[in-house]
Formats: sequence, C-alpha cells, structure tokens
Amino acid sequence: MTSTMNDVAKAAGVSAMTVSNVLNGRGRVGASTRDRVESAAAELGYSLNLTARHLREGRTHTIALVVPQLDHAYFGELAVRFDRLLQPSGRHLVVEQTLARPEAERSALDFARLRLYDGVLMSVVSLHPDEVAHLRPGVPVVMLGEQEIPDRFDHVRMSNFEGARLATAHMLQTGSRRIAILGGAHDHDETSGMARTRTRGWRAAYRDAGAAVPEDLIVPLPAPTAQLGYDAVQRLLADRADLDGVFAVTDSLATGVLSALSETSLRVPADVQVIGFDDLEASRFTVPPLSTISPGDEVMATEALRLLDRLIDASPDAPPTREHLTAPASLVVRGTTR
Amino acid sequence: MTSTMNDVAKAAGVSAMTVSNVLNGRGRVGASTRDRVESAAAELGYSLNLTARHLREGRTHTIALVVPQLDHAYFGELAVRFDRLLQPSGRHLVVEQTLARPEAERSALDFARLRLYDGVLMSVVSLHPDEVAHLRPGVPVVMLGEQEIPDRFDHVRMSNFEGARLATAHMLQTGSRRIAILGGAHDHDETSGMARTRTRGWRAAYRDAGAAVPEDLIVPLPAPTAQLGYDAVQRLLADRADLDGVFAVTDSLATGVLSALSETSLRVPADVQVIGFDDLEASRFTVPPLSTISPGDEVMATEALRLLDRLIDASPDAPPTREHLTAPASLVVRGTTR
DNA sequence: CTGTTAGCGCGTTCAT
DNA sequence: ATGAACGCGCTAACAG
Repeated sequence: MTSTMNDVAKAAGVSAMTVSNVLNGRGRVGASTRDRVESAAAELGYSLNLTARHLREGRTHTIALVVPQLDHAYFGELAVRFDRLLQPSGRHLVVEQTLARPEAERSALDFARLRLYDGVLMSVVSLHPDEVAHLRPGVPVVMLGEQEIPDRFDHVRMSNFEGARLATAHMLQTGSRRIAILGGAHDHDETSGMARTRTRGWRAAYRDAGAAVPEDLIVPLPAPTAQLGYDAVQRLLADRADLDGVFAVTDSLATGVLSALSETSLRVPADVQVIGFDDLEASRFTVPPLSTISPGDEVMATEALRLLDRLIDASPDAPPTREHLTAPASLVVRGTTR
Repeated sequence: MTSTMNDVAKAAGVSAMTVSNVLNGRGRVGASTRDRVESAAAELGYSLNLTARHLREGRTHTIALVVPQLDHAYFGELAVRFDRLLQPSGRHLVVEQTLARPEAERSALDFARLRLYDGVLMSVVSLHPDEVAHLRPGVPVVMLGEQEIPDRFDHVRMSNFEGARLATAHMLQTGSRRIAILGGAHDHDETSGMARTRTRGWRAAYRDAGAAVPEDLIVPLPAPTAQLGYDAVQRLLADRADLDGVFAVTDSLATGVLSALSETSLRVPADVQVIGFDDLEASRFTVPPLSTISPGDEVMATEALRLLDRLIDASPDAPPTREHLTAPASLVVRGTTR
C-alpha cells in the first residue's frame, strides 16, 4: 500500500538508516546518495510513519488540551492561546473534548489515551473532585480550572474569589443593592467549586460594604449557558421586582441576561447593572458592551505551560514539587455597569 | 519506567499474549490465570501503550478535525457536532488548528501528520485553492468549507449562494433598498470563495427583485470578525448615510455590526435591518436577536462523516468516486429584520 | 560517509 | 487454554 523507508532504501540501493538520515538531515551523507534517496522517495510517494517514530522515540512532540466542550467560547480562546504558546518549541497542540459525558470524562482521562501525548493540559471544570482524586496519570499533567485539585497535581486557576468580589463591589459602589448572582451556589451545594467560590466572593463584597447579604438572590444553575441565563432572568423578575444588579458567573450567561433584560422595560445599566466573568472576545460587542472580570488567561496559559514543561523535563527520580497557582483577576468596566 | 505487557506477563508467570488476551477480553482464558494477570497489572500500575497498538494495528480509531482557529464560534460548534456523531462508533475526535499561519496550514496538511488518523475532516476556509490542488494526502480526507476544491476530494459545503440570496431577498421584501454586504468580494478579488459566492447570492437577490445592484455597498474585509464588522460599519455610515440594510457574511461579523449600530441613532430593524450567516448559538441572544441563515450544519456534519467512512471502508483497488455535496440553507427570522 | 544490529510494545499466526 | 515467533516502521548505537 503506502511505501515504507525500506521500500525507498531498496529503490535507492541503500539501507533504511541512510534514508532516515537523508530525510531527517542527520549525519553526513554524500551528495550523490542524497539525490538518489530523495528522488526515490519522491517517486514512491513516500511519507513518514509518525506512529512508528513515536514508538521508537518514546515521544510524540504533541501536547493535548482536554476541555469539556469547544462550543463554549472560553475553551476555544484557551485553545488558541496554548497553540500560539507552543509554536516556538515546534510542538503540536491537539484538543480533545469530554462533552461532559461521565464515561467520556473518564476515558479522556484514561491513562492509556493520555500517554499518546508528551503532556496534558486538563480543564476539569465539570469533573467531580472525587474522580480527580483517584487519577494516577502516568503522563505529565497540569490541571486547569476551578475544581478543588489534590496537591499531587500542578494546578493553575483564576482568582474566582477575588474576581467575584471585584465584580460585586464595583456594582455596590455604583449604587446597586440587590445584586443577584446567576450561576451561584450555596456553600453546601454539590455543584462546581467555581460556583461556590464566586458566590463567596459575592458575599464578601457585601460584607466589606457593611451590608446584609441577600441570600435570596443566589440563583443556582445547572450550566452557565446563555439560554439558562435568559430563562433565569425571566423567572427572577417575576418575583424579585427590586432587582438592581446581576452578577453572571460567566460571560455566556451574561449574554442571556442582557437578552432577557432587553425585552423588559428595565434599562441596562440605568435600572439594572450587569457584569460577567471571563472577558470573552465577544463580550466587547454585546449591546451594551459587557462589563466583566478578566481572569488573566494569558498568565494562566503561560504558567500552565511552564509547569508542564517542568514536569516533562524532570528526571523521574527527582520529581519536582507541585505548584498551585492563581492568576490575578481584574475588573473591566464597559457599558453594562455605571 | 512504566511497565509493559511483558512485565505484567512475568509477574503473573504467563506470556505477554495471555496478558493481552485477558486485558482485551479476547480468547478463552482460565479464571485463575485471569485473576493473576489482573492483579499483576493492577500492582504494576500497567497501562496500555496505544502508540504500539496503533503501529501494530495500522489504525488509531481517531478522526481529526482540522480547523483554522477554535476561537471562531462556528468551528467550536462544528467540533461538538462531529464529536457527538462519532460517539456511537466508539472513535475519538481530536481537533487541530492551523491558526492561519501559512506554514502551519501546510504542516497541518502534512501527509505524515494526517496519517496519525484514520480519517481527516478538513475545514479549508483560509487555504488558497492552489495549495489544496497540490495536496496528495494518503489518508481519507473530506473537505469542508467554501473554497473551490479539486474534484479528487470529497467535499461538503453549505449553500452560500442560496443562503445569501435568501438573506438579501428577505430584506428587500421587507423594504430595504440599500443593503451593504459586509465581508463581500468583487468577482475578481483574491479572497475566499465564500466571500465571492455569498456576494453573488446578494447580487442575485437584487436582480430577482428587478433592482439595480448597489456595487458601491460591497465591503471587503480581511476576516469575518466582530471587531472588523464594528469598524466597517463606522466607516460605512460616515459616507453612505442612506444605508438601510446590512448583510454580514457571518454571525460574528453581524455581532460587531449590531454593536456599532447601537451607538448611533439608527434603530435596528426599524431604520437598518441586519442579517448574518451561520446561525450560531450565541446569535439567539444578541440584542436584538439576530436574524440569520442556518447553513444546515447538522446535514453537513452527517454527510461529511458518511463520505469519510465510505473512504475509510473502501478497498484500495476500488476507490469510490468523489462526491461534492451542498447542504441546504434556510432563513431564520428573528429580531434584526422586519 | 554508510551499513548492521537491535528493539520500542503490541497483536496476529500458528502451535501445542 | 496458553505460548513462541515474528513483524508493524522507525531510529539509536555502534561498526567499518
């Protein structure tokens, strides 16, 4: 079928080793043999079998990014960031999705599969902490996201607490008093760590301001999608007419909020302020432009890669100690807050 | 370092073959040996080396989706679609980006790399037709997108012409006369086939309506991003005050259009109608909700996989004839048109 | 400057 | 029911 190095070697009257050397520019090869090899390869339409090389070399020069789903803009932006950062070292990035299927999460985390890569960046947003705890991947892995991660993993996250506090404090300062947290969670809830932590930040802002925390404005949501944000606002307005602010725990959610509010008589930001979290590219073009929290993704990505490379380069007998890092969040004021 | 099948075999006092049989549930193995093998594997923390299996089997059970960049929502949604469609057959999807770097396009298209996969779905949006013409991939490949693709590839595209015609006709019927096409192209332009084809659809709608085609309202754009859409509208309004409609060739672009218009005194859709193309999930939540063209992505994805599987299953000596398919587009009227 | 030997880890084939 | 031999395609190490 497809020709191998040996086929080329025979055709050129040399050994497979020489073909390998010519094609990879290694070793000193005579000009005439080089020519023979090259034309033989061209004639046969030879193409390297990377699988064989990977097996032989024990490395794939490929890093995997594992995310829940690529139709969430946040992960798409992350994928571009990592791809760019990997360019200089000549490595490839491949992205795999778990689609939040329980078995897929497990299979995406499957050691065997991960071993196809030199290293793995894993976004464990929807993975249950207990499952993470039992993972024993044999590949270098850096965890990303807001779950609680066991110490034996490197972990890079954004500053959920501080970001949420900043967002809420900003709206309190500009006059909001009844700020709902969409996608929030009560401390005892079995939801994502992200939701709980951001809710704690929201509470902290109220306390810092010396105001009572409006616990009735915590709105848990099964997922931070625009549709659920839209629906939630409609329900919320039905019985909480005094709402004057919304902290949506993600920008996607906020998009749904803006859409729902635009169908009411309430003005944004005059009557209700809205703020998101993620600073997606698209958020600069909502109507009005979305105020949000920038989670320091560039820092996150850079640090995550640094930690991953440290693991990859580490000698097996002297494994580096693990680091847990938090990228600084910052407030981005645009048109949905005053 | 990591243990192999042979290590497990020794530990269990059997042959590697038996370990393989136990772990893959193949062949009939005695209950007692099965137990010994399984506990030996567990103790050693054994994990399959997929690279070796791939080399041996000559297949990877993995399909690649190659896209320009994942921070364009369209490709993220496509990735989820294909991943879902591949579930039933137990195959994996991995996504690679080209990031529109010339060398990366070539390297992503590199035969050697593609051969890591059983099949490749390639979205060639930003690839120059001449480059495509020279490709001789040795893997099953199905092309997606709007470039002109040589006959020797299977190709699935959306109905750019018909979609654009529908979009424009809709706005003409509802009273617009001066409809700009953002991201359009003149016939002789060296831009993407998508831009040219959609511009032809836009023209056709004018002609169908018996109206003169406003060639001055063709606005070429280097990329269909929200930012460029935003900028373009501002420029456009500066010298074409009589504008009463905008056909943005993608939804992302339309997002920027809506943002720019919201900063003017012009009302959407009362003064200016706006329509996009792609029917992204996010477009349901713009303000107002975006009217758009649904490109029949589900059909596209299903057909693309059908063609790919046909290639994968084809016997080498009886290669199937290639198909070029066009998914039907449909109009989705929401709040930005009347 | 080039060839030989060997083996990466697995699974197919054919024995037993 | 289990094992031995062999090879998938490539490259590192050592000849010569």
